[in-house]
Amino acid sequence: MAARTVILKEGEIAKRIFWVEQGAIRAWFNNDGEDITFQFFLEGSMVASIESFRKNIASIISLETIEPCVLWCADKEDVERIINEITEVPALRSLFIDVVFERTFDYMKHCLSYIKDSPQQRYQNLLNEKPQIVQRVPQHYIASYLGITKVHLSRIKNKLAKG
Amino acid sequence: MAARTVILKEGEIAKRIFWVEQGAIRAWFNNDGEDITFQFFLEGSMVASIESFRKNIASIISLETIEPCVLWCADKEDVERIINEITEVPALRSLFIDVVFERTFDYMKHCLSYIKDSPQQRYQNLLNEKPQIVQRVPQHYIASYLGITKVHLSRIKNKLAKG
DNA sequence: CAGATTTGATAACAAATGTTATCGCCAGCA
DNA sequence: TGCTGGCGATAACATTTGTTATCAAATCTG
Repeated sequence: MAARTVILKEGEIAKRIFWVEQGAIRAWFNNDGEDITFQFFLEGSMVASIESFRKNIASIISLETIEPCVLWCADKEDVERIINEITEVPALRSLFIDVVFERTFDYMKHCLSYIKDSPQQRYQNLLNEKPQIVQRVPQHYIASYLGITKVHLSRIKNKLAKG
Repeated sequence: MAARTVILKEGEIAKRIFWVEQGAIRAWFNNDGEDITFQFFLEGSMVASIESFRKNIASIISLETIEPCVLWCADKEDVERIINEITEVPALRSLFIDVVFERTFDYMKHCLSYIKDSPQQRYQNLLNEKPQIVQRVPQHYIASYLGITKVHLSRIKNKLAKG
């Protein structure tokens, strides 16, 4: 699958959920004409507009490949069936709940970082925690992911290189 | 329970989960000596350091009453038992998953708001969506919740009052 | 009641961040 | 090969936001 391929458009209802075997994907949305990147997914990630998929509502984000990708995909029935099978077994059910909670904690920490960290700190966090993303993703996507402009990100990099 | 009562201290392991019958609570943490408010809970909310409660790890937040409060509380065994009972029934299990997902979506939207909205817009969102909080919570808590200083929040209010 | 604490407004100045524009580099492609 | 579009750096200037300090009103407390 080529780079810059859209696999889910904002406004559509997500019918499929993906697994990234190879490549990189970004989730983004249109904010008054401005392209805002919200999340990145590299190899080994599960990708979906979960809210749209789960609740059958229009997706607020688009999904688009950044690099050429190899993806696995599953449709709604597959996923529901798997969830039902897993949660039938008490031990796996507990594990499943843990996984879902973990995703919640991730978002929570992400929020926290916006409240307490400066853009420069957020960039450094990203460098430390997900260096792959910084290396492989074009800088203007990273800037909007951090909530700043590409100009400002460029300044931050310059400052870090000097200091 | 009097105002300014701490019901969970940062660093402790959460043993209990609360239900707000009456009053207001804030979740906050210490960031290099700076008191940062992360969340508010009014009547009808469930309150806990969920991560600490679920994983038996030190809580990264403190919980403190803002107003005099009436709280119900449940301990770990109660909650585990209830979860197990609920998830035993497939229909309720699905409902339970929905509830957990819903919390995740909330955090997701909260993150989004930090990326795309200006502090002024976030304040206006809060005014529209949770006017109770703006009315009842001291302004400097709201400022740190919005990720800005109390001085800046005061300026925003002034600007909105004029414009 | 009197004093202390909390809360909120405001001013003056400093620092961070956004806006707009320009330039150069480089990969893809006709 | 030369052209084109995407990407990144940088400068000049505008705007937003933070810092520090001061004052006033409200609230709590003994």
